[in-house]
Amino acid sequence: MRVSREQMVENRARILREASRLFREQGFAAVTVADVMKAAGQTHGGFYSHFASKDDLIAATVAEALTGESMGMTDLEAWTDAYLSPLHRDHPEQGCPTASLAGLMRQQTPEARSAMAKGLEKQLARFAAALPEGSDDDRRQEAIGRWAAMVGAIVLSRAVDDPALADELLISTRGWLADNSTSERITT
Amino acid sequence: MRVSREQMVENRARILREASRLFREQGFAAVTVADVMKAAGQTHGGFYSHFASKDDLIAATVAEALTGESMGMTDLEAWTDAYLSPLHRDHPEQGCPTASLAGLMRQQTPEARSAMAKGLEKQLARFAAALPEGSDDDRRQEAIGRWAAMVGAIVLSRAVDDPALADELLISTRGWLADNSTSERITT
DNA sequence: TGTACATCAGTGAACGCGCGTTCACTGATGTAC
DNA sequence: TGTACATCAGTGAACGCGCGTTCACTGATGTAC
Repeated sequence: MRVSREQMVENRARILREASRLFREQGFAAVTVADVMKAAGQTHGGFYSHFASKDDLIAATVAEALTGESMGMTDLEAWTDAYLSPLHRDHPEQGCPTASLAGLMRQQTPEARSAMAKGLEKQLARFAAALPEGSDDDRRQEAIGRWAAMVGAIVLSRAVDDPALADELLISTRGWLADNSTSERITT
Repeated sequence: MRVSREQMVENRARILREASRLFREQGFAAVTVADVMKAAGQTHGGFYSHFASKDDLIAATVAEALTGESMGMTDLEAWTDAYLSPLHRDHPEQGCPTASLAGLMRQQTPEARSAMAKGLEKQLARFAAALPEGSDDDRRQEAIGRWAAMVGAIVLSRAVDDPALADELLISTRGWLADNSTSERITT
């Protein structure tokens, strides 16, 4: 039966929220439209009142997940450590969408890839702004290098089935980033 | 019809080779058993003479692709630059299996994930051995940090639909790694 | 404000397609003598 | 070395299942008067 306009807006938001959670947890291919709708408390047929296709949902999810992404970055070191924590690694469904979805973007639609580019650009701008020292170009380069290392470390840590290696990847990347931080290079 | 034992060994190798190429290009989900067999010049039914299932093929492919991985690492800087090149980014089917497959491993079987761990361990050992300076622990940490950044940069560069951003990710990561290389830190 | 009707979000069965896997069959290979 | 037979890698049709998507229907919402 028909629902109120505000209820519909809320339902759409819920579909997006559950899709974001499920996609981060299992990837795009393993999650079905019915899975998403069930998690959102609806039946699968109603999906097409909100989205044109599964690909459309994927693009919308990437856009929303990546522009909404905003862990506080006031304390850079604490933020880096939280990012490279076992807790974050073990809970992709609540974690950084870039880390869980970037590796799946190659086969996605231009719309979804474009949303990923926008989200990444935003994230890099925020990261660069949070860096303490250097020219704009220097900070931009450092933000890119550090972000690549952080995302790469989480991806690798999640890819392996060896707990010791998975932990070591996080700890060592953390240590290496700390050793190569601007302030570290200045104080030493 | 039956084929000779050596022909069968060759056929199996060809299946693995084509699977490795296709998986790196399109990911595990998008490649069908029939696709692999067709690329290997056979019909799909024969697949099960060589592998127990698609998952079995995936595990075997990861094991082979990652242990055979061996770009020359004699000149570390040249190797890093080649890795972080647009050519490598644009040809995942011929490129580093870690970069194309790591992001897909989370939903794979324990066998495949274990093969990924073995391959990664091997790669890190080789990387650490190729580093010029520092204690074993220091080199191990540096190998992990640098490898995470390299893999992360390729993954991100492939994930976006914006050529300028994709290029910048590679160039900046290269620049940042160069600025933070052991020799650089010593000479400055 | 109240009433009559059109709209349309959500339901759940059904459709069509593609995929992984199975199976009866073929005929060259490998082996026993 | 040659012959007879068992083996089994490869073929291609078929099966079963799950998925994305469609559709006739429902009934509450929104609107026109």
